[in-house]
Amino acid sequence: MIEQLEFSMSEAHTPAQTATYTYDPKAIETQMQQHWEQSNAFKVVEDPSKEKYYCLSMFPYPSGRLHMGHVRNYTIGDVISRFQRMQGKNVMQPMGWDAFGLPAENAAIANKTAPAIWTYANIDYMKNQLKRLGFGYDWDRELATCKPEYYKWEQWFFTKLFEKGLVYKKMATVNWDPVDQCVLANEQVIDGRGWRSGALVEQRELAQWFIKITDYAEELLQDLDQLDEWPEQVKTMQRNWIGRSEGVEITFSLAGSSYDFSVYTTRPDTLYGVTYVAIAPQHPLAQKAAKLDDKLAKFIDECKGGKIAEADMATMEKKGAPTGFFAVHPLTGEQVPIWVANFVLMDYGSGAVMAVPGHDQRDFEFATKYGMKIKQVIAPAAGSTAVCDLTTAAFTEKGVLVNSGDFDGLDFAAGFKAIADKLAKKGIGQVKVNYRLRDWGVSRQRYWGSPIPMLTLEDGTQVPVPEAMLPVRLPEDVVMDGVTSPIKADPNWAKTSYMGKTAFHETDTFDTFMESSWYYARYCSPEHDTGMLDPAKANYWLPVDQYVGGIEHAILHLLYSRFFHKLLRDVGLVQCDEPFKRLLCQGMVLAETFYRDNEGGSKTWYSPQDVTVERDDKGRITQALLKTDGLPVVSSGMSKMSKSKNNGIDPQTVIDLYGADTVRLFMMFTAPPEQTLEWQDSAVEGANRFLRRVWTLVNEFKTHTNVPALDVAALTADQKTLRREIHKTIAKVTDDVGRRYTFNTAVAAIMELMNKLQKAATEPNQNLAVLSEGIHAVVSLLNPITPHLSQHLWRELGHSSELEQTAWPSVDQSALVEDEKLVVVQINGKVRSKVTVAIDATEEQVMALARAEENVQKYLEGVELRKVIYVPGKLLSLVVG
RNA sequence: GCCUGGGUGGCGAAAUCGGUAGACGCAGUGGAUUCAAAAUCCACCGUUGGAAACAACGUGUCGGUUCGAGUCCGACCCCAGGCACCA
Repeated sequence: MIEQLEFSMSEAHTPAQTATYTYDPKAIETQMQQHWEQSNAFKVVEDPSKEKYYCLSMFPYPSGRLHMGHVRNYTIGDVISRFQRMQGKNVMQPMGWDAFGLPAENAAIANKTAPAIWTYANIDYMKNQLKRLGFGYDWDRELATCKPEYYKWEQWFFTKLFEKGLVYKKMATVNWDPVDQCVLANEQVIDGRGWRSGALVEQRELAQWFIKITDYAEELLQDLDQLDEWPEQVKTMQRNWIGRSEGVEITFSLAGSSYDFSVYTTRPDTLYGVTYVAIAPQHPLAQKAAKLDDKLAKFIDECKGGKIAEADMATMEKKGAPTGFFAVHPLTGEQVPIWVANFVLMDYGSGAVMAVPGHDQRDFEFATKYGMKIKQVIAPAAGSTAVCDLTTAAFTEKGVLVNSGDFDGLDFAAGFKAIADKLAKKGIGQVKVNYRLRDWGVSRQRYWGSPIPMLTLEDGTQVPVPEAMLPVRLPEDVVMDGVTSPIKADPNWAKTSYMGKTAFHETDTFDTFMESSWYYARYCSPEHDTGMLDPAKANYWLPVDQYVGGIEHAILHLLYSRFFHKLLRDVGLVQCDEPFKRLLCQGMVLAETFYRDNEGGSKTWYSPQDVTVERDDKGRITQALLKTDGLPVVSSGMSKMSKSKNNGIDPQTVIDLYGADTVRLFMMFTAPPEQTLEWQDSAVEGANRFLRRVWTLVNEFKTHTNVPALDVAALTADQKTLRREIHKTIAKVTDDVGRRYTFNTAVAAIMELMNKLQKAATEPNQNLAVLSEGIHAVVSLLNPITPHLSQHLWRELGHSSELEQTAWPSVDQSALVEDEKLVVVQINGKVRSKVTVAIDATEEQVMALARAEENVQKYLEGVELRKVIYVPGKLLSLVVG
């Protein structure tokens, strides 16, 4: 099945040809792509006899055309897949479409068409682009999330979650455009105004469906520890996002009433420092107070302006207003004022916080601004160098309790426990684990998404749509004439019946993160029409061995997917605990930006492809000129490729010019995958130049008809050296591509080997045998990255086999053996000489060789040798003085 | 504002576990080839001094640990990603 790679070249060469024709990527690539398509090269089925490997790249949103970010993402995934295939594994690499979403609605409105038509046309176009890049996908597994066959199962799953009590409805805040009368996404709010209407955005409360992700908060946190092949960075972000804390929930009562409310604090040790309580504008107490106080009502009204995003909340000016109510301190009985504050969120915790201005910086600033009392209850611990000066800032470190009644002198841990115990004994407080993570709101007031499968009966009861009535289909033949969802605009769409009675469908649709949270599992059995997944197939392929996608998904998408996977497990559809075994987050693709200032302060951005750059004799940019008029434009550095800066480079143009292999090689060579990648035309030319050199070397080699079998025993020293380079390169590329994912250094190593092979002697006999081994290695090692060229050259070298199914070259350990090493000699930490020593040289021998060096003697003269550090075969460090 | 990363020649980068900073490539300079050009090939290519040998300096800034720091520790500056309705 797997052909062993024969370096001895016993197979006959094709007849010698003169290399008069040139590297023609288009011809080679078209031929190879047809060959793969006709031979179903990438179709896979479950095969228990083989080790499986599931390699997944994040599926694209079908926005119209591929952009460079896609090309980069999918090249990485394809390189890994092809490498694993050459390791003999049963590799599944699927592709599909994240087809629901906001841009389709916008495009539909702009082009007076239906979102479905626009989406399907984009899918067609982008699928051809993916094929043109030579990605080895099993297209039989293709799926689009906007198809009822897909979202039916998502709807079904939601009803199961409802039955399990994991779904509930509650009021939640949205951005409301009062002119267009619609809900806006955060990105549709620009400087506090609706992007289309320009109206000032308001906050509005709507009843929405939530899934209880907080029930799984602890498991989502704990299981991060299992993910030892995830970037530490992503795990840290998720841990912080989940934000587990241990604190105390304390009940405060309203002075002069029986009403009480709770606050949560992680610093119960500072309880004696509470000088006021802050509540959210939506808090029932605030609402009550507003009825008695017009000024407060006005303030609460003002808080309803602006965007709901946390970033805006955190950066806005902190403001507050007194309610006129007082709370009773649970231990001292003292009365403290209750204020409404715009930074306290109703959606977090209980919507109320106890304020300790002495020991919390935000409370300190608020208290200073509004002239409230600041009380010290914590002093720096004994031996601490920290200073507590409450005239300038809060003292936020943990220390020793003071001014705290019976609790004076206790440290943080003891104070926490003693105060929590006391509150518990009084029945007004309990230790509680809290999470920053909030339940997942899945309702969207948009059209282009999966309808939420819930029914409202005439008596107001809400029930899930019965399985027999699924899917709840979204009509595709609609006209988008404005901002209202067609299924909300059509009074008949929602009407249905349930157990013989009138019922109404929910007209909200799901958050599109719902679809992307389980597509990885659906790929295992995309045609399965009697259930969400075929467990046998899902359990063969899952978990995904390698997931590749953008770092921008580090929290939301990856957390929701992990959550969904646990839900799938708990209904018995899959067995493992986590969906993605190994994760690679690639960086963005940037390009240069150029602009000219317009009158009125706006800028016109020019595509880098329309600009000529002039450089000085050091290569620094001196001037940038627009090609069309020859006049200067301003160069403003590298930015993420985007429409707004007009600096997107269309992959299609570059593929047409240089071929897919060149683009793939450029993507892999220019930067390591996690880093941002800067687009440079000249570097693309460099990648193409390298492939031409490979092409030429193979074609020149083919003119030799008398290549003998390799005879390791007969090699000269030079031949041995070259052969060592070949095997060192195989070892390095295998490690770089298979383990480290530093594709850029793998390519650099192949380039170094190429430089040596091009200079290698070609007189007959063993020179040619070694060269043959090197050329075979280069062609094989390049295959994951440039599969078209590699497979073509493989055939040119006389092989009829599929390179893709040929074993990856293996390292001959005996070829790596060296008999000499270069040892660096340092004196007081500075390199003063280098000596070549025998591989088994002792420290004494190395020392003797070092002492013989003139430059070493110079530095040892007249000083005392204090210390010698020898790192065998590497470094000799002498300390003198 | 909060969380997470990053900052190394003219440029993209390399240095995998604290051990030669700048591999590989791009750009540039000089040369070969050519009627000429393109393509290709050869040489040079961190800064300063020096004919060279070599020396000093050099990995965002400042400070520390170490025989030795791009790498570890502390403080700061700048850039990027995310912040729950963009995907």
